[in-house]
Amino acid sequence: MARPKSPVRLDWVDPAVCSLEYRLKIIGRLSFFRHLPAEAIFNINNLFHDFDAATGERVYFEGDEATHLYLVAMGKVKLVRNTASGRDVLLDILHGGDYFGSLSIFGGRVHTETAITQTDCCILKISAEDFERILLEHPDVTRKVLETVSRRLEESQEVVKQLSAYSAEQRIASALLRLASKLGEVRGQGVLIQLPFSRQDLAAMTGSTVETVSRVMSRFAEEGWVKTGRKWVTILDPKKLEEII
Amino acid sequence: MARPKSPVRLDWVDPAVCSLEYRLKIIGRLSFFRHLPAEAIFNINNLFHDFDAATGERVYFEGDEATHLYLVAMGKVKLVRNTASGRDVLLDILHGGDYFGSLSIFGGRVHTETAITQTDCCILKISAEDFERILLEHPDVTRKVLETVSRRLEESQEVVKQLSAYSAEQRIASALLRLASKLGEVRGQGVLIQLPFSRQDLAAMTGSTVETVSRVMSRFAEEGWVKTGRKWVTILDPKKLEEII
DNA sequence: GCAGTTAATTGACGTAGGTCATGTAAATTT
DNA sequence: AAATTTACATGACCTACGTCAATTAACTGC
Repeated sequence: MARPKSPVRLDWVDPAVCSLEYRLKIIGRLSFFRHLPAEAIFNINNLFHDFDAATGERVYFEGDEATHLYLVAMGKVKLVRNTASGRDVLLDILHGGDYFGSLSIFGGRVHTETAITQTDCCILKISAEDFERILLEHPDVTRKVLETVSRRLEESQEVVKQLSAYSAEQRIASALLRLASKLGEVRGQGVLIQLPFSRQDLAAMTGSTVETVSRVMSRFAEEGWVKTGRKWVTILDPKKLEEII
Repeated sequence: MARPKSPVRLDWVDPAVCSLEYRLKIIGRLSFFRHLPAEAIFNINNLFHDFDAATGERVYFEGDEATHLYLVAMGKVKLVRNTASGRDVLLDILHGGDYFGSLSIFGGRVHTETAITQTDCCILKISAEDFERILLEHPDVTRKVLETVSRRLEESQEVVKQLSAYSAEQRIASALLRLASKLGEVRGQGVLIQLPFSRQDLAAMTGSTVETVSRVMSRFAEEGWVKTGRKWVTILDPKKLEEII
């Protein structure tokens, strides 16, 4: 069976995008700060530093001291936990506007996951102290952060439930739908997921293996529910995937 | 093999324990409020209502509108997610001083889990509006809540990792250690877990089945690492359990 | 376009752990 | 103390999925 040619067209990451205006836009769109006046956002912006990171770079490692909070300005970042057996677990995939690394600031003192860029990225960072200062100055920001963390807890608990009680097929279908709604792009008849993301990534998200994912995806493709290739998936029939869950 | 007689002695829950002094003590010890002056705690206390719940009662169901935040004053409460297949997933076990039901207040509008009493309980509750008011009045409380939720997220992600990458035996060992450090009582040579909690509960915590848990526990007992009975476990050799993880 | 690399597929096989069924001991009720 | 209920244990299967290995197709750089 001929595999279709890749429809992947990754957005170009130009370092210039981390210009002042772009930064203000990204920061101002963050749910944390959205409600603040332009002036406050301008001041907050000054506390952030930006840097570029090539695909596959690690922003920090599990166990590193948690000194900063990070913000994805452009590109995708994945959060991974390593296991002794070498089998990594993919906890989350983040994109423009998402923050990471903070969890540890609120509580623990070290990062409990490794952050790896999934594409070339432009990332903003702010020191824990500066972020603390923002929280003190703007109590409603704390509240927004709380809402975000709560949502992530909900999501994590949903994953726990799925890992506990669902078959590999169901978990994979569910992960595809989750990714599609979060990071998918509408393309003609379907929704394209082009993070890029491999069978390996999907396996690490669903607690299974490359081979199992591959087999399940082949079945889904045979049924006409998805169309897949190297590091991309298009979901054609989300209803059918929903059904098997 | 003769199973040992139960060493379980559950604390008696007398409705009278929810007296003013006891309530103040519980509320004042909560990490959320610990730092507040006595007067503030007194005022906060007035916003709480208490009620008793017998073993096995459901405080709320998954899907119910989230109108209150709850506080365990006395007893144990478990948080459960139901699955279509009837296989329940145990997310957490709470005891005196823990809160629950709040997650939904900060974000969602419905409870995403069912809360079931594991013993006879005395529970405090506060309406979402009143709790909001406390958060507005005491910004540092929001901060404390954030820390607590962050910690729970960490824990949940750890469970995700374990479900993804560990064997049933490792997950069970890990769950035992977690429970022992959180809810265990030192008894002579070992740490007793007497929530009460059954093989069924342990299976629901570790994404396995009663039979598997039973087999694994038998092995642990054979090795002399634990001593078990009906709804209780004593951990004799935590180091060995740690080792197999 | 061609060569080399890497992702994905597919098959063959093994096994951890689920399912079902039966027995036993502990707790509860009378 | 006897009867009933319920939790736990254990054996006999069976299957979903992991592991290992070989092949194929897509992408990358020249």
